[in-house]
Amino acid sequence: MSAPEAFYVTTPIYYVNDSPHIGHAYTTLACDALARFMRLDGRRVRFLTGTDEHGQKVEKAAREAGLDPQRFTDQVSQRFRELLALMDFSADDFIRTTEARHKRAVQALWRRLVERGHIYLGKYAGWYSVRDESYYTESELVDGRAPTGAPVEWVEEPSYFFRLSAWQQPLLEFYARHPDFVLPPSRFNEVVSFVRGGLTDLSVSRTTFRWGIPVPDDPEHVIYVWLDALTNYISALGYPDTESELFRTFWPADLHVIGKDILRFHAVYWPAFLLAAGVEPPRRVFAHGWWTNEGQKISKSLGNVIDPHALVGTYGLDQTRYFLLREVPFGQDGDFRHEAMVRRINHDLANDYGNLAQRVLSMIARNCEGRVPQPGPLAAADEALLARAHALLPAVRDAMAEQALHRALELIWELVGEANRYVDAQAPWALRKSDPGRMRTVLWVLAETIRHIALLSLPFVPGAASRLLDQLAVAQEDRHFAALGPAGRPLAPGTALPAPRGVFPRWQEA
RNA sequence: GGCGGAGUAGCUCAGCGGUAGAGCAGCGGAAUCAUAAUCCGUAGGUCGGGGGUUCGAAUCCCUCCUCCGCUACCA
Repeated sequence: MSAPEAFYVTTPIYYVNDSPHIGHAYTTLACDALARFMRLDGRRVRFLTGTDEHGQKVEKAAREAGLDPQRFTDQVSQRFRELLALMDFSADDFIRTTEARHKRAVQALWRRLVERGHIYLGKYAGWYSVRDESYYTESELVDGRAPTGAPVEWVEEPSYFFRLSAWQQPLLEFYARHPDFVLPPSRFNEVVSFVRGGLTDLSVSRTTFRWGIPVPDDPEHVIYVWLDALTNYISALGYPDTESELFRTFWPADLHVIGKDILRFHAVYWPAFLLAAGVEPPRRVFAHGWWTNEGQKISKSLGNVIDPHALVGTYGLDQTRYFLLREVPFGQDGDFRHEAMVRRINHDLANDYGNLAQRVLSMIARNCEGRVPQPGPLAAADEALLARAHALLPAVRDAMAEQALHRALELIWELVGEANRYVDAQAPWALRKSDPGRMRTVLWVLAETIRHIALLSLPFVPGAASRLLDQLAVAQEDRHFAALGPAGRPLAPGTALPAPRGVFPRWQEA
């Protein structure tokens, strides 16, 4: 028996100077659905998320809160942990950049880059904004302020630089060898064209604040944001111990899921750091889009930030998960609209999926003594529906392999539609008197189809799908994809079933 | 300014050389097992404008317009 194929998926680490919002929830949700899918598909999965806790803004916010930075980050990091419970995220590890394991990894990576001659000491000068934690060039300023409107001051400081300029060609060659390194393809084009335009060396240390990881052998400097933050993906695997079982199993990462705003750091800087350190770059970076709220850009000043707690509280967890993953092709921007949410809840979930299960399970409860019916010989229509059900896993697997989460759901719902059409065509309620044997066959075929739908929807709507599997009396140990298909674990006739209960209630406008 | 993407039915989009498609909305009908859910039928849109290639273009080429992303630059 061969070892299960590994799958390592990560969210970005979230900056603690912000409360969890729909963007964080969305990124983590996508990773969660992928991680759940891969686990059910028999792969050995590691799903990492965490928090980014260093930097001047955090230092300042802590001071304002009257706390030392560590206490402060302990508190705010907790809010991101709570998001995991709120949305039933199945992360295997949660990393914080203030942890010892991370500091050790970052300093080791730094030393390695120094040893290999990729880091040198220089001087950094420019217009600096504390608020943005960013330097601007003279030409970027607008009326003496940052493009963001933040005040700036002229700052000169000694700084260590990473020789990014030396990595233009190696990166371009790397991209050429890995045309799927960045998805969606349009983002890949942006990255390649950015690198083609030339790269300048990257400032990787600061002396203007203390809250960070000290530069080894030069404690006046603190390691600057990206070299610190990006390293989390390997520090969580125990870097620099690259010979450990953990590291060897899961690195290189299969997938970094990110928002499109941090694409450059993940698709240019990160592989450059790793190539320079002699570590293999990740296999893929997927940049997803942004949500607007009822057509409006989301911002704190507009006061239209979407709180995940509110979403889950209002619409329900499975409903929220389904909407976010189904409404918008993964990778594109999307618009969050109450009306659209209600349509998805009532049509896709309640009417199509929930009602399919309910009508079938009710008929079984009433006409088959509440037990999985015994099928007779299968007719062509039965074989056709079952064939569709059996073909679903490979199709969904292909969609998931390219992070087409919306497409995966679409495929599942195509089977839901087939099953509803089959119910109408076979009209088991009419067979009840005319041909009870045939009715039992039809209901068994439907129950078996619903089992496939429930198992395959488990990564997306885990709560409802589990409840549906309960109603089909599917044992816990049979809740994985190897149980699908004719060679899997079809429903055994005679198995007693619990009383059916709706899994997706309709939305009632208050 | 450069690079890339997009402009197709009311809305969201697929199609990417061979007589215009899906979902949603709308309209008409059937059914009644079910969460008043389901199923069937119904889309007459110059495929952004113009020009070209081709037996034939939404689909290739040129050009113009509009929108979006990335990037650069300017006194």
